[in-house]
Amino acid sequence: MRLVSFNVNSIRKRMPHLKRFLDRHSPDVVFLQELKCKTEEFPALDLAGTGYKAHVVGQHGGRNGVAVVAKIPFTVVAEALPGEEADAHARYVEIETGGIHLAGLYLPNGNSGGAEGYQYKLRWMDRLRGVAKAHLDNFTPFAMLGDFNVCPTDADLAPGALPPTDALVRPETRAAFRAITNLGFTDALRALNPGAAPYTYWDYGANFEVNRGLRIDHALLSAELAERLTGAFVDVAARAEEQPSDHAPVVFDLA
DNA sequence: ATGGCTACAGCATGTAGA
Repeated sequence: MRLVSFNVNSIRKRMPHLKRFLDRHSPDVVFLQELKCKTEEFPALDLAGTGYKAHVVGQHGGRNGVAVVAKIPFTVVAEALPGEEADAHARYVEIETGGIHLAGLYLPNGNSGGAEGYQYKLRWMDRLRGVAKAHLDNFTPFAMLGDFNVCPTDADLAPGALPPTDALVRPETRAAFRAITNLGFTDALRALNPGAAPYTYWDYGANFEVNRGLRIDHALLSAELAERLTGAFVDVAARAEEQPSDHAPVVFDLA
């Protein structure tokens, strides 16, 4: 089973890139982030005839938005994290397929909105931890894929790419990430690249050419799924295309 | 550390991204 996380930075701009990616790598399930469109604005017709079906969780105002695109049957089990019911951010979608639960997520960046914006990020991470723990307590095979907006360690960003005060690298951010992984999840890309895992994001400008990037798009696997992990790679070719997203797709293979 | 990008809303710049 081939799983993917891909922050497209506007699906209306990036649908051609997505279709080329699907042709290149034939994934079973793709989780998209930063759709930047309403649910009804998702260009679903472009997937007609590809064998892929989309379930979209869009948002008004041109921000956020997540979706799952899959060629295998699935059931949507959640379109938001529990808690903060008034939460209008479209950042989470969870599906069930073959007894496995898969979550696609777009974690808050945390650099905007001042102290409150950062606290929202930390609360969101704690809510995610609660969902992850519940699945482990129920012995449900579970994977979380998405744009976590967290560089877990200093090895996960190019030197000087971010100031130490950035919300992606602050100690509290990394501690909240570890509070999730320490429940018993495997950081899949890191597990297969113990020395230096590849970056998944390069800011627009001259950063990609000199590999000044960040590793912020992750797949966290419960033990059952980690035992099935056979491969993972960053589709760097996608980032080298014309008018690319600033993120590259990240591919994970499970036996 | 940003905005030197890019995208969006909406029509001028402001906000957000990371």
